Parts: sequence; structure tokens; C-alpha cells
Amino acid sequence: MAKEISITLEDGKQKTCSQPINAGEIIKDLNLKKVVAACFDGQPVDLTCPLENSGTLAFITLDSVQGREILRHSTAHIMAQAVTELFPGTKLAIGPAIEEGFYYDFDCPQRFSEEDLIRIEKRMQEIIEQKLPFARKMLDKKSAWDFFRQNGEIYKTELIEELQDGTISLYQQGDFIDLCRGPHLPATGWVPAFKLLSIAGAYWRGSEKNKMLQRIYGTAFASAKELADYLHKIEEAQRRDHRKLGRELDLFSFQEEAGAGLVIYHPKGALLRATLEEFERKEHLKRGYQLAVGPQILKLDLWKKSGHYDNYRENMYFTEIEGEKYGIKPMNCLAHMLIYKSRLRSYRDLPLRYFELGTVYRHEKSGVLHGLLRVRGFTQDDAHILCTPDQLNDEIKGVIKFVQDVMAIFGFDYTMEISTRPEKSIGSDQDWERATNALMLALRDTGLAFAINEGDGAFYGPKIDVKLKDALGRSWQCATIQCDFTLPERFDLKYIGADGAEHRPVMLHRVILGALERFMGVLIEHYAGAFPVWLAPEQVRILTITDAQKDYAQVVESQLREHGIRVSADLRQEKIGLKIREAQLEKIPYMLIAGNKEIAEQKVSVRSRKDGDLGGFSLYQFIDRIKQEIEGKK
RNA sequence: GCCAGCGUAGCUCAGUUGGCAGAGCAACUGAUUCGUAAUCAGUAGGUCAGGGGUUCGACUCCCCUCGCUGGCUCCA
Repeated sequence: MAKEISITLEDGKQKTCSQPINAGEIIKDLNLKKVVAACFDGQPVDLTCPLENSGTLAFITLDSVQGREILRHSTAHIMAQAVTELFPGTKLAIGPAIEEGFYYDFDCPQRFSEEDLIRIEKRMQEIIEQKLPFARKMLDKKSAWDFFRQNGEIYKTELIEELQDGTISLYQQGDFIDLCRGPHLPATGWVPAFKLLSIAGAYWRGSEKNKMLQRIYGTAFASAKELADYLHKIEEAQRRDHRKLGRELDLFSFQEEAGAGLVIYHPKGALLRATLEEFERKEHLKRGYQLAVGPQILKLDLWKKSGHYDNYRENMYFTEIEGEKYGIKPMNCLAHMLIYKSRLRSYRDLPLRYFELGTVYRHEKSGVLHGLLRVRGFTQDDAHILCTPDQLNDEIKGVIKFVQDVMAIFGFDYTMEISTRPEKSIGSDQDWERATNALMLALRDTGLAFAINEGDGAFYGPKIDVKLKDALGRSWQCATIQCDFTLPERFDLKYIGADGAEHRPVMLHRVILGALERFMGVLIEHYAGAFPVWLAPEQVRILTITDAQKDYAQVVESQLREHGIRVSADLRQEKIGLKIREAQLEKIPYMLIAGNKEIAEQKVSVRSRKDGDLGGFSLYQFIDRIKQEIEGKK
């Protein structure tokens, strides 16, 4: 008996349909193009999925965010089909769509090579040309488990075991069947453009205790042009890679004979770093922080007392002096607590904010090292705030504001998240809850959006993390705010309250830029090496036309230098075109050209890196201009 | 740490089936005194990452170590 149902479309129009009916049939009447799936009462469904009840129906097109996700997920299935056909016996793990594409994890005894990717792509193209429909099949849990069991798909059976009882959906295209929630494209022929990008290892379920599988990454787009644009974008991004720019601009190097993950700053990189350090000291002093400096190594017993020895030992380096064991600091907090403890504190002294550009060494596993973004020795713009519980909220908000102010100066976009208690940690549940609540409360007060990252906190407390992206879109944690009730306890820190009794202060660990190395890495990529004047290691270069301007150029140079401007003079017997080209490639913000004409007028011709020839300026006009830019951090 | 790939002049990269180590740019020397992104000519530059093995013979094949790249795991 056909039942009548009422479907509300996106434009508000109502449609009465008699069952059986699916979204695909409704679309036929509407003459819509590029629709790949639908959204029924907010739930994504295939166009072929029967509509059981009345409800609202929206269509998902290939070029929407959701549509692209479905496209990529379906392409992952096509890749899996191609791989199982080309490499019989391959076991399938998981194959989701991700931010910029998709991947699929395979357990295959044969190692995939670059050439294999080409073969797989070719086979995928054939599957696409066959226009195989993606058919949804519903099975009960037991039958689904049996089906995959028979085929030796041990990863799929493991996944099924964790699903709730009831029916499970499988998708079939051609002879290939995969466990999947869906929805999918109507057929394989709907993939307009795709490319396989790379092969990588990945642990099953992301745990290093499990077997390592082979992951193939790829991406798919609604048109060949979009795919080409994406590939072009990646190429562009590689051009601003800080490792490449670091060498080209002579900022820093890593050298095999010095050791992996250890930065060697060349003069220009050291100058850039010094500029950041100077900026940091000023900004911290402005906000009521005090400077502190701790030693590079501290006795082992102190690291035992703090809990680092039990919880952070794998990341620490140790040494010994006359039979006494020492730990090389991986964090700066210990010395700051010792400063606090060095005398009796009153509630009137709080909050105390100790700031240190503290260099730490951590044993990072060899495989994770990555240019300046992940190193073994680095300097944090670290501070520890000791305050009363009442002051905590304001202090956290103050730090968040500090982060916002600084990121605005550099023009960074960032995301925030809160990380909660990890497995390996110290302190009572109650303290962890208090600390986590304090961070959330402060974040909510500022009205900022944030994600929650379960179990990713530091061993001594929960934290707010601020993440920045590199040129290729990978996220790196920079600023972090960590709330800690535990270390003050372990070190028996106290202050005398207004009531004359002893109380326990709370401690905030926090960094703003994070590690100078990592920050410089993302900074180089952010500006593509073309630093704003206030950061540029060389701000101005004077270029002479001929030897006749040598003396004049040197006078100009020394005058600029007296005004604190970082300047050099190119007095070589070379053509002006060459000098400009070289200065431009070195991304120097200003070139001052000195020829006979300029001497006669007692001027300089200013050429900006960005806007080219700006015409003649008197030296004072130019100094005014550049000083204003430096002052405004432009 | 794990999986895969890679390592040739300062840089970017060629190097055939195992048979004398190559180019461009940079550097250096000389000439050129020039007006807004490359003047011309010449010279020099190599433990083919390091170590071991196979071979008459290894940049090339095999093993180990170091380092790098892309991921995974872990982190600022």
C-alpha cells in the first residue's frame, strides 16, 4: 500500500510524494545539476536511499564542502578497489576523507613504490570510466562480520566488533565491497579529477604498539582546474618553506657534524632572533613581568621532586659532575620556583610573574625533527605566574590578551584548544578539575572559540594551546597556558594571607611565542622571507652607480647607522641592475640608490622591495619614513 | 622510535648495462665606471654523506652508521 509523505525542500516548497521514493527521483523533476547526495532531516544520505517519512530535504552538490568530502571519500573507495585488484591479498584498514583530500591504509606485504602509485592511478581511471554505481547494502552485524571474516579482512572485523548491534551498511562498486557509513557518489563516473600524492607509514589505529600499515594519500576535486590550482598552491608553498629560505637568506643551518635538531644561527638569523628577544623583553616588562635567569643544569634530586624524573625522563638529557648527577633542563619552571621560595612571600607580593628566555634541551625522537619547527635545543619565552586562587582568572585572561595582542602584530591566524588530563600525570583529580575549569572559564569570558583535546595536557596540569599553521597548512603549537596546582604543592610554596595564615599559591606556566625557533620557522613562512622592516635583519642597502659615489654612500650609511637603522652599502663595481636584483632576492625592504644626480641634489633615490622606485628623498625624509614604519612594526 | 624514499662542487641538478666525475649559478682573477631585477672573458673547485663488503674494476650492487624528506606515534 503506497504511503504519501510530504517533503520540504530547501526553498521551503512542499512536495507530496507516494512511496517508495528516494532523493534521486525527486531531483529528476527539479532539473538540478551536480547533485551527488542529499541531506534528509540533517542526515547525509545517498540519492538512492529510500525516504521513509516526511521531512526536510537538502541537496549536496559536488562543489560544496560536504560534496567534496563525499567525492574524496568515494575516491578513497575507488583507490581501495584498484589496490586490491592490483595487489591481491591486501587487507583494508580505514580510508577517510581529510581536510585536503583522502587516504586509505593498507596492509600489504609488498611495499608500494612511486611507480605503483602511477599504476594504481591508471587502474582507478579505468574504474571511473566504467561508471560503476555505488550500491548500499544493509546487513546485520553478524552477517557483516562473517562476510569480512571469510575474506580475511581482520581490520574490518575489528571495526565491526565495536559498532552497535543492528544493521550495518556496506557499499559495493563492481566486485569491490567495503564497510562504510556513506553516503557516496551515485557512481564512480562522478569523480572529475583526482591525484595520488604520497605513500607513508601509519600505525593501525594510530598506536605504535600496533602493526605499521602503508598509507596512500590522495586528493580529488570537482574539476581538473581546481586540482591543478591545488597542486600549484602546494608548489608555491614549498617555495616559502623556511628550510629553503633559511639557507637562501643565510639565516641558519643544521649541520650533520654538529648534531640533528641543533640550530646554528648565522649572523642574519641571530639578528632576527635578537630583534624578537628585544621585543619580548619590552612587552613583558610592560605587563608587569620580572626578568629571571636559571641555570642550564640542576641537580637530579630536584627533577625527582618536581616529578619530571618520573614523568618526563625519556625526554631529558643527564650529566654528572664529581659523582653528583644533574639533569639538563627541558623546562624552566624549577629555577622560578626556587626564586619564589628564596624568601617569605605575602599576599601583597602576588601575583609574581617571572619571565625568562630560557633555553631548554629535549630528547625528541629522530623521526620528528623538522627544520626549525621541531628541534632538540630551543629557547622558550617562558614565564611562571604565581598568584592567589582569587587572582587566577584575571591572570589567565591577561595572558590570553597578551597572546592576542602579539599575534595581531605579526598578523597570524590561530586556533585554540584546551588539553585535559593525560594518562601519565601527577596531582589530585580535584586539582585537575579546578585547573581545567579555571582555563575554560577564562576562555569563555573572552568569548573565543576553542576545541577540546582530551588527554593531551602536560603531566602537571591542563593547558590552553594556541596553534599556528606553516606554509603547507600543518599546525604547530606555539603559545600555551598551563594551569598548575601540583608543583606549588610539591615545592611547598606558600604565602602569608591577609588572615596571617599560610596559603598555597597557584602557578601558571605560559609561553607567548612558544619556542623562538619554532616561531621563527612559522614567521619565515608567514612572510615568505620578506620580513617587515622592523624585523628585517638588513633594513636598508645603499647602492652606488659608480665609484664616484663611494664617499657619499658611506656618509649616508653612517648617518643611517647612527639612527639605529640596520644598513649596508654595496660599493662594488657592478651595474645597478645587478645590485638591485641581488638586494631584491635577499628581500631587503629598502634600497637607496646613490648616483651623481643624488649627490648634486643631496638626496637618495628610494626603491622599495614591494613597490619599486619611489623617487628622490632627502635623507631626513627617508629616516622619518623608515623610523615610523619600524615604530609601527610594519 | 616506526614505515618509505633520498644524500654527486657553496647552491640547483645531470651522470647510460658496474669501465677516466659533468653543467648552470655562486666563488676567485682580469677587463668594464655603467641609472632601477643578471656586463664580458678566464681560473679554480669533488674522500660521489661516512664505514665495511662483492668485483679485475663501485657514484652505480649488498650491509651498517650518520643526516635529510614525507607520513605515523610523540611534542614548544
